[in-house]
Amino acid sequence: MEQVLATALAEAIDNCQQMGLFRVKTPQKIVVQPPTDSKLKSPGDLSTNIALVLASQAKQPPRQIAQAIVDNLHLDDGLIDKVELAGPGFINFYVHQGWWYQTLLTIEAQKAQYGTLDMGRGEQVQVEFVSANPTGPLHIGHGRGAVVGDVLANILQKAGYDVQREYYINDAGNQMSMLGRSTLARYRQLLDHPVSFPENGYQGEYIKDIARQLVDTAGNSLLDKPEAEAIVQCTQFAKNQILGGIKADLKRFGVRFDQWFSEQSLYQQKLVEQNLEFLEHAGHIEKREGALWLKSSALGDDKDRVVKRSNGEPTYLASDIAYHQHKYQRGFKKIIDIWGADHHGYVDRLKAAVSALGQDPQSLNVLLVQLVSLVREGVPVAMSTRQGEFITLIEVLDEVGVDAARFFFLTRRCDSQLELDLELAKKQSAENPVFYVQYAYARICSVIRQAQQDGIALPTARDVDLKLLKHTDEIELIKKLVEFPALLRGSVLALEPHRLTFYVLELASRFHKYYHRQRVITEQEQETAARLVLVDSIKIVLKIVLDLLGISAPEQM
RNA sequence: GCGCCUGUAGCUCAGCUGGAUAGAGCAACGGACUUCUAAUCCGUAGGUCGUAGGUUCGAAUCCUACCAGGCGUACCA
Repeated sequence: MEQVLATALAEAIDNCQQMGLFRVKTPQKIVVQPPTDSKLKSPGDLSTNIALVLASQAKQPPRQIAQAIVDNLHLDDGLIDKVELAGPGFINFYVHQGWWYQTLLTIEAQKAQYGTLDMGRGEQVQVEFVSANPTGPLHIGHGRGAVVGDVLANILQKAGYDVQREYYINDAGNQMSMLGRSTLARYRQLLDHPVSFPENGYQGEYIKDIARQLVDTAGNSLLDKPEAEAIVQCTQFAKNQILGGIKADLKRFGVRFDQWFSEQSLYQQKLVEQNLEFLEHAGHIEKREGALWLKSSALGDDKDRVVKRSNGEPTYLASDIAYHQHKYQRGFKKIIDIWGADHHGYVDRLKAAVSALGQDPQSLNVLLVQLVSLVREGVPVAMSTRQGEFITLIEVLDEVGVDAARFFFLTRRCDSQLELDLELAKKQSAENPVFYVQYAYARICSVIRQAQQDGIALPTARDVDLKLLKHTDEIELIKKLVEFPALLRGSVLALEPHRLTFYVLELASRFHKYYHRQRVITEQEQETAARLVLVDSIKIVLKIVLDLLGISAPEQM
């Protein structure tokens, strides 16, 4: 419909030019869209601002141009009921009601496939997210990243991309050895052979739990081993325990990965070394002060960055270079990394590295998810894994449930900080917006059940007279359903999964409104049939969105 | 110091690829269950869109400066 109108408008503008009404360059594109302010008392169904856009070029008042365009506009019969000018020069089109009804047929035919797009054309996309170091359990901030990544992957898939979900395990480097040393210290304490706890070690209680398990499986056998060997064994043991816990937590949270990619494997395959050599040959690396530096300042970064320290150890950036090259070599055309916002200083250097590797930095999308700050009973809770003071994801899931937690994390944009008061979240659990949406779904199921009890089978759209859906509430609901594919498209383009939660809230709200004003099952058979078709379409779309969000759709509440 | 994010109703936030009278939820107040689920709905009230300039026919949206909060700014990850 938008396309039809845009074409007709373009012809009308040509006509005006030929008649000498105004002179402009033929516009590249003509935007026809639903009016942005839906609260208008008498909204046009579609609207264009083209006259306003052309006004300055034509040096004429926008309303005059709009009038000229409308006068020369030729549309097929039956599409548009009325065309009118509004405000400073908008042209509003009142779409013939019958057109909206088509959507109900479409939804019924496509069912769960409604809204599926072909934007990606099967292009391979990778979403890498969570990627928390296996040095401690997932906390609430990781939970937010997990949901954002998971839902983003879902919508990319629905938009026609071939999506892979990946978790990068930082199982190399200093942090891991610190984990091993912390575990060994706790282990020795348990066996009455205490040593001083490593400086900057991991002090969380969970390390003690791991040490206890290590005692259970290995007894006191580590006491006699050389320290280096004992540390390696502790590191392995602790890493496996923690990673197992992370995997279990994510599974419970409904977050699934296709691949768990180990940083260590990059070293084992000598990929880190090879990529550094490649960059050196390409002239992107230089030796200074005993260290190797990536000349990233030439590629958009603030300064050059060390990739290999003067003691010969590669930095985190070195393995990340190898990792990202590996991603490209696996065939991904678009790479999305989801990081905590505290890593934002890292974006420019990674993009610089990607350019140095000969890849297009535009293909790397880094999404920064602002951290979740926690408040418990009004007192801010610091979230430092080192200090061991943090609220784990699992604790929050125990308190508010998976559905509510997932929904909550998507109730604001990624780049907006999220303050979560745990006491408040608990209190709100009974009135959490997620229940509002689920309730709408359950209500529809209930209506359909009731109809079946009354001996009314769910009708098919083409067998009913859809024109009976003539109330404003009904048309508004259909328009909301029509909007879904465009909404999905916008979410994908902007990489903004939160738009789905806002959409589904609006859809649920319109349904609840309708439910109160009109009965679905009435005395009139034809009307009931038409309304059941409408309500079933809403049910289908609610389910599609809830599935994308990873939230359950209960048939009864 | 420099960089990134944020600042919209009492509170929590949408709206930000420029468009019409800036929206929603919560809280407040007043209403609605002989009716398909009241976890719902209807109504009232609530605003210098952080401040000041600029661009534009038009700015919450774009640009500049400033203010406030958060986060970065390692041969840590």
